[in-house]
Amino acid sequence: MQSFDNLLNNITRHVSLTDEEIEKLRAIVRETRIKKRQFIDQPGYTCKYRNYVVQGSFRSFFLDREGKDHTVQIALEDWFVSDFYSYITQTPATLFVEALEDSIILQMNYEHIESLCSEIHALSEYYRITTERAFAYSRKRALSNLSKTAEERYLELTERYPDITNRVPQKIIASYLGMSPEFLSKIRKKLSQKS
Amino acid sequence: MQSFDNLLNNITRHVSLTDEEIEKLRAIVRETRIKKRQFIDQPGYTCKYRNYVVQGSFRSFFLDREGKDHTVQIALEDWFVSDFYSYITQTPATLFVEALEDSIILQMNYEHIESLCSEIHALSEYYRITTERAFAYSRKRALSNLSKTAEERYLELTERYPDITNRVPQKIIASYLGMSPEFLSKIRKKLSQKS
DNA sequence: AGTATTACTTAATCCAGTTCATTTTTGAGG
DNA sequence: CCTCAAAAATGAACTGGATTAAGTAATACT
Repeated sequence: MQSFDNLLNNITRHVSLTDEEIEKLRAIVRETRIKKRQFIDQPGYTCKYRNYVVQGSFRSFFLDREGKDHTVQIALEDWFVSDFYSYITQTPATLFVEALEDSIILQMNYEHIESLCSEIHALSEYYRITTERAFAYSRKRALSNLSKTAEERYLELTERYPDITNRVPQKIIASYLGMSPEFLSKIRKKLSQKS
Repeated sequence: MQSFDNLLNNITRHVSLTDEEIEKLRAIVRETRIKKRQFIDQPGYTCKYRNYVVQGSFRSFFLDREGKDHTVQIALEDWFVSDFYSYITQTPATLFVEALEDSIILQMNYEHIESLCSEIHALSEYYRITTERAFAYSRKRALSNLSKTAEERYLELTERYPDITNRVPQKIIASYLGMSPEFLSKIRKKLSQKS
């Protein structure tokens, strides 16, 4: 399983594992192929896996009381994606996680990870450190969005991840940025006239 | 230092520490008294400590480009408070952290914590687990706010933390809930007429 | 106690972004 | 290559909440 090396690279950017620890980790990782539009999590079912994206792309989203669709996360290669609340609390999910393209992921079961974390100090450190950072960045992004207009949020996204604009439908980007598709369309028009 | 027990209780709700580990932890904890309106973090200065609130209350906030004040967190007893991004990345803060009342906190230095985490497996697990949960809850709250009106957000806060309404000025609550103080005042009037 | 400052209220006006209705474009499947 | 559904664009009418500008009530400081 060559794709395991992608995950391992990610981990060893933060901590060192012995050969024995690597084999223990490899033993709990499962590679899965997911078709475009397929769900890997959905409301009502507890999210059992941490999912690492090897190839392809996903989004997580939920439907609010009025049935409106809110995209929470867009995940490309080398990202993790899941209904994190459901995974951490091991309670039924409220989010959908959907493949936007044909994709390959690595799945690691909750109990397996918890038990490896309590066994392998370095792995516990890996998750501690990466979660702390993810949390810190997520807060930072939320804050910087507070004082931004819809147009500024769109520009920031396209500058940071130019790829996304081509790979992900516009209405999903609008839903991710917290605006209506109509309004995003208006913004794009205005920007294209300017340049 | 009796207040150390409060922190220790918090920790042992999640993991077990040996007596030796407890003493190592105690050695890096410092109790500090903070006066109302005093800042414990401010923009430009790197946030060196994780701060545990023993008594009193704090808020973290930032000023946006137009000088408008956004409250990020309100922390009462048994919570941690800091500019988390600054702490985790050890770069200069962008947030203020301010005491809302005369308070007592326990401070733990970044390097001390990092070195204890790499030494003590249980402590690494404590921070891994609590950060994962804090992150999961924070996402959940952000999502549930997406589909709520200003009035619903206010009601949710006052029902969950009735204490806050008495201890924290209204304009800070408005800033925390992401609305203008004028609008919060309107909401409160409307609610008081209803009942 | 007196005064200055800050917090809260009220009401009028304004605006960024939504909603709804229609038209045009795109692209996936047969 | 065609068809048919979904995505994107366009425009008009609307709205939740902001802003501004005033007045009133609390608090803090001397």
